[in-house]
Amino acid sequence: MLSLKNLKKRDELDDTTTLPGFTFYDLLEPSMASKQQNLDSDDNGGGCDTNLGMKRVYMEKKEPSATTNELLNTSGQKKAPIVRILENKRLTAPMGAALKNMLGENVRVVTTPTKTASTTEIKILNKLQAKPLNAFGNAPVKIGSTTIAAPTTSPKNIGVKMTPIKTADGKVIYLQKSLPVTGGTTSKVPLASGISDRLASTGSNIRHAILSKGVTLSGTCTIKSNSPSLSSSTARGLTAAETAKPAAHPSTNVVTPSASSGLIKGPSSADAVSTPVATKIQVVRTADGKLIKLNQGSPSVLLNTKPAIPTTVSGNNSNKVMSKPTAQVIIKGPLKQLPAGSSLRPIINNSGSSNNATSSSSSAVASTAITTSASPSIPGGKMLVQSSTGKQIVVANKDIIKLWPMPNTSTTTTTANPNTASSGLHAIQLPGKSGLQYVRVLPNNSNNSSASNETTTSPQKVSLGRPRTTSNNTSSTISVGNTTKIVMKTTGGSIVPLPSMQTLVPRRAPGTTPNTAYTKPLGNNSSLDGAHKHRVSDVNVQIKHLSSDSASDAGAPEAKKARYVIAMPHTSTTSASGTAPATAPASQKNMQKIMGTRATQMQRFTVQGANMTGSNNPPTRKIYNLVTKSDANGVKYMICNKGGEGKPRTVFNTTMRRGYTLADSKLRRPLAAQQARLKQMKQHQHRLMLPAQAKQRQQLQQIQKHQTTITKPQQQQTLKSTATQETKIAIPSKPLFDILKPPPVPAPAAGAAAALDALGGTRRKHCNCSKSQCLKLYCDCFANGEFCQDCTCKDCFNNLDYEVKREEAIRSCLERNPSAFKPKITAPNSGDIRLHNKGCNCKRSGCLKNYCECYEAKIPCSTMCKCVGCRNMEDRPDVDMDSMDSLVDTKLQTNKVKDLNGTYLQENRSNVYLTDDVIEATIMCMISRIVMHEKQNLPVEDTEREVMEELGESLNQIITFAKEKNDTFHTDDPKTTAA
DNA sequence: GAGTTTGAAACT
DNA sequence: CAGTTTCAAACTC
Repeated sequence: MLSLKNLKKRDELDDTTTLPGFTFYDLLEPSMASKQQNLDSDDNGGGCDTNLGMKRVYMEKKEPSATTNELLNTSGQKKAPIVRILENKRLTAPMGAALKNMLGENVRVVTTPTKTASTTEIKILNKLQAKPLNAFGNAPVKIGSTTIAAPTTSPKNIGVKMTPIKTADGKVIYLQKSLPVTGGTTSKVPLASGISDRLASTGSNIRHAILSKGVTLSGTCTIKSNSPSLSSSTARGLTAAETAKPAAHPSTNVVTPSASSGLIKGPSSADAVSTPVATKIQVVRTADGKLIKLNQGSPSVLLNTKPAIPTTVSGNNSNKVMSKPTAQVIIKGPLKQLPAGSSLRPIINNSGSSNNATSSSSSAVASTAITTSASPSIPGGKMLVQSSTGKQIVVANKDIIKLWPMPNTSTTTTTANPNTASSGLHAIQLPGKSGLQYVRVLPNNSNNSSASNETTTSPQKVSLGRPRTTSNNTSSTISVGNTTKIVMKTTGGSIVPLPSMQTLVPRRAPGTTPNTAYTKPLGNNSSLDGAHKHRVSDVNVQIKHLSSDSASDAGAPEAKKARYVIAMPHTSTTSASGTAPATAPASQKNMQKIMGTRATQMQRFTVQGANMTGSNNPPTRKIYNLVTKSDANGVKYMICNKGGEGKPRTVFNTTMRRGYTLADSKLRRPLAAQQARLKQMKQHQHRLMLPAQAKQRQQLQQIQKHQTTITKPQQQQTLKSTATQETKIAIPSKPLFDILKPPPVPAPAAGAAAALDALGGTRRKHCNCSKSQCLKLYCDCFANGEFCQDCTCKDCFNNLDYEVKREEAIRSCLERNPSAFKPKITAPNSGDIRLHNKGCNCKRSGCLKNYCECYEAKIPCSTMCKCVGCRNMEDRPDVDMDSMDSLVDTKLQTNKVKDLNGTYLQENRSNVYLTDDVIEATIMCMISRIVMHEKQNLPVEDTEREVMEELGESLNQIITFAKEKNDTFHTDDPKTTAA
């Protein structure tokens, strides 16, 4: 089901969208596939031969509220060597003329000049106020040159009522209800099952007429009526899908190839009881008594399906929505020669893809349309298609099956976008090959670019909220049983349920293999082995991709991934290694939400830069996508997405102890933390230096030994160090970002509690709960809304296996404290200093150890705290002012001082100067330097130097400004300055 | 790694 | 709401 949605989504994409390598059954969930097979077999039992030279005309009454019907002719995918093309098929000229005559002047019937005209299948979904054939009385119905006689008995099958149809060439054929052909019975067919009988018995409920041309009327069809007596689909052996197709309107009529045709309509299964039921026409007996098996699988043209109206098929748990075909010929308009009540509208809507006629009143147009659809170099009757692997092959038109519309499993799938519905996703079946190949018909001008564009993906979105209609073959929201859990497909192909507290529904990152995208629905009891342990961070990583603009990146899919993320405000530090892809679950999750909720501003820098590695590789074009997002607190994040190789790399803060979620990373760090950060940045630079480069560094330092803070040599060494580790990434911004990102925290004393993420040095806590079952807030994982993963906990229930218990625990926690899962540390307003919402309650630690949540969060204690002997107010031991001595006057450091009553006299005002905007501006200036240098192909050393110079200039300006303001501040009110 | 300390969470 | 207990992380050795 999910795959169906996904494929639909694929088709909504433009023609550059990478095609999935699905087979059709990959698109079906097992039950559905099985159902399909059953239907196929059912049809086959009636002689579903795909190679009978037949034409079929389906007429369907089209009602205003009816949903789109679609023909999914897939019966041949397993056995028929013939590849059929549906949407490109047109009526042959005689039949087209007949149809036109029948349908009216405004009806355009186009015919494709197919060589195998005998296999053309025409489906008319008319808009008649359908009346049963017998409603015509004994008078024959004449459609064009084809006459449909009143129900009668066939000349050679006494007792079996047949509907003779006189064709244009004078032949008379008889329609006979689906017979158990294999049984060879010629006995009278029960009324309820014989079409003629049914026509005679169902009164005015017959909605469809089966037209034919000559003896070629064929096709396994279902004819619906509203006859209550026929509503029991089970009596007919209809599948659940059939029974589920309700007629939202009593006059809904469908004539469709049954089974694999997939023409199923109806919004819900609730109407199944009163739903018009379908009777299959499986054989056609010709005038000479020849019994012709209906050709269910033969190509067909679907006429007059309603555009952009999803056809909902009631499925197991959700409706399957099929949207309109992109290339179907839609005939609307009154059938002139049909009884009153016909409501076909004189519209032809060929919302065609590139290979479809837009509109035509003649068959020649269709022919032209097909011709023009092919590349100029492609022979007529051929199409240039692109496989999922990017290969472009020429396929005969007849070998292409348009797969649009495709059933969609979503219950809320909206109608297809007509503009996007023209994407040429097709299935082809090549002789000698089993299964369908899904390709895209390339437009004329895309045969060269499609391959390169294959990895180009449409802008990804981050959706918020509970399961919604997403059609994506990567990560999607699916239903889990009867509940609506948010489950995402991860890059690793596993299903990851999002913690209940999360509301993010991201989509999968581009470049992932669509073949792995099949995500079967989860039952209530789905254990999801291996899934619950999957990292949410796998999903989180994708979020960064989503935020990056991949439209113009021509590199590998990985190039779309955000390589650098700068999260400006950090409460702690992370990521020691600059080379390994980092994942910081908590922070990334934060970023997910941020990006999903906040508007994005993106700047793109395209740089034809020099080879920064110094290798012989030619300069590569680099694209920097700087995505700036703001969180709820106004703190902005930037993502530098470089076009090029490299793995996603993020810079995030670590997960704080006990519930330091979301807001921790989003909120402004106080001055002390900023100072600490700068100091750590400095320290980090030292750590990045390889020992082998120490000597060179010393030499450089001798040259610039008077530089006391961040110096070029250090940065240069940093850059070189990084370049050594990641030689293929020739971009100077990376070390820059290394510098700018929060440096790693010192190694934890207890390694088990805070391990380094193997993916990128991102610290991720692993709980060690033993008694709480990880379902209480004692557990950091639980408190952070995460599943336990790689933890050393015992009897852990914080996973999908115990989702029920887990959610109960969540509810319990929320009952006790509705804010239990809210960030403990927030800032009242954007730019304000962060504060612990509850405050600590320390008594013995002096709030100078990590026992203290305030201290751990690197924020000073506030009036909210009830701590005793608090020392977490100034002179923070973790703050080394070396790097900040000249940055901020010490008087501007944390000025939190309690008076005798414990009231704080003054808040920290440092953030007035070193705001996130200032930091961001500084970074942007540095980046701009990089960009400019790359444009000029300047040496990386120069770039590094200038970047650091830019940083220095910025810092000087900040310092100068801060000093000036500080002086003014003290002058104005010295009393407010605490010691 | 074991034991201790600590403070938040949970409980009464 | 306060006191107590439970719990797991932080910390020490």
